[in-house]
Amino acid sequence: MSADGTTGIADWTERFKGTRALPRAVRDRLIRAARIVRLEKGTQVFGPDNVPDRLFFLYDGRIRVSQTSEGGREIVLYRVEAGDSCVLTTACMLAEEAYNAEGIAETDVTAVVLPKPEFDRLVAEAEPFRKFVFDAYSRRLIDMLRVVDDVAFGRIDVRLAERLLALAGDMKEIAATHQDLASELGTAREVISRVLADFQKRGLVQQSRGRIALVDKSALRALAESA
Amino acid sequence: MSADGTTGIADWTERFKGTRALPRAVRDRLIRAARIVRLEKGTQVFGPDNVPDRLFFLYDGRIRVSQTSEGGREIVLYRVEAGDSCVLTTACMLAEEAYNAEGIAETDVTAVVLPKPEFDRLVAEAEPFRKFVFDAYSRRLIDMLRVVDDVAFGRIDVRLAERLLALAGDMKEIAATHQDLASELGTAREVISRVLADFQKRGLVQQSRGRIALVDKSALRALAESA
DNA sequence: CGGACGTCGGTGACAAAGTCACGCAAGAGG
DNA sequence: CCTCTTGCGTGACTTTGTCACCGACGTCCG
Repeated sequence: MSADGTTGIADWTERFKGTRALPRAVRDRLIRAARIVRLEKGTQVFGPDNVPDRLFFLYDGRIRVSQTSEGGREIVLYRVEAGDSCVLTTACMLAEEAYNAEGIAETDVTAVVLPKPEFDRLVAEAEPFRKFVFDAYSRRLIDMLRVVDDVAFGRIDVRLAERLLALAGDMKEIAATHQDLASELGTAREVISRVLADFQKRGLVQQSRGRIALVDKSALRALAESA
Repeated sequence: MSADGTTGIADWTERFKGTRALPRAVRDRLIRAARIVRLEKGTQVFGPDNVPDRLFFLYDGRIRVSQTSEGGREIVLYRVEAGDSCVLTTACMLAEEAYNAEGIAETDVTAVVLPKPEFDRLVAEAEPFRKFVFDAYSRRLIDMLRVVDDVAFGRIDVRLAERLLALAGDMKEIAATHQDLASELGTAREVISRVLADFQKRGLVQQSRGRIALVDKSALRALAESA
């Protein structure tokens, strides 16, 4: 990690499936063309106000993409993990018809920013990169299908159990308010409160202010899979 | 219209924004590489069972893309209109992780089928075609955002009013059962029945078996826009 | 003509989810 | 300690979805 923020990363092209496979010459060109940016946790990466004209490869960190209704309710559409794929998807696509979707850095984030002409050139020249980009789109589209399915046909207790497990990962506790969880699932705070109260009564979780301990993960998993 | 089904259409490359702008030589190559297929109304264009390995340009007709839940409930995700864009989006993307989405020909359909290698070559070579493809993706993604927004935050009476107007177009009557409409919106038949009964009581529509007359379109529009 | 059957729509009772209007309690910062 | 913000609990009500059932209409066919 050097200090200057433009060439701070040894060779970021190593990080992405789509660039790893490229010839050395192309990779060097990319490294010259790209800039590295760092964003603090909580920063809006893109949104209705803030429409990016550049491409955005997530080198490190995590970005949450969510949508907000007129009524102020929010729902999380998907998350982008580092190396996993790029954010261009929602970012640039929606440039034109800026919808009410936004991307928020959930952690401190390091990203590679590529000017659009360079991106175009790359898509044209490099088959592996093209595949990478299409895969990214594909993944997003599938995520969205999943959201539609859940919201249209799923029960909230099941969805909440799923999400609690996902957010916890290996941890046994989550730091999130009821409102946070409501925003995850696109529902109301009161609904979450009630379901969590029920979970607690059933011994699945243990609540305290702003945090939820997953007491019986396997029972939660059973519930989550009773889809 | 000639008879042989392989060269039946004078010059389909004229039909799409993404191919119209290509050099004559490339267009001729495409015409040689592609096949023309016709599908009857009601045919499944793609689906969990029927995963296409080729690209699909909608020359004429309309395709409805919908998703079905385990419980058998269905929701329409979007429609693809002729010339407007290609269907590859959902079709090929989901090839890998065949989800429970399917495309149905809503009318008789004429399509241009392009082998994937030819498609790849085209994306690589031709900037206008690339833009065409990305625009198509973009459109789909925006459609999906809209669906999520509606389902998560919208009221069904409003959504139904919208959909009735959309389905009617210039017509003043729609041929659709309550179940059809329920599948459009991803809800249950009974719900549609109740809302329509209410609409009728308010003089907005007039029902008969399998058809709905939009009596007061402007009132419906008002309701639809009260989002 | 008159069943027989399949599709369509209506209904009531209930369950699940979302809305509204509160009020209380746990921290944070003086 | 007091105050203020933020998080949470609750009850009453509306909207939406589910279940079970029935009748009305149309069509096919004996």
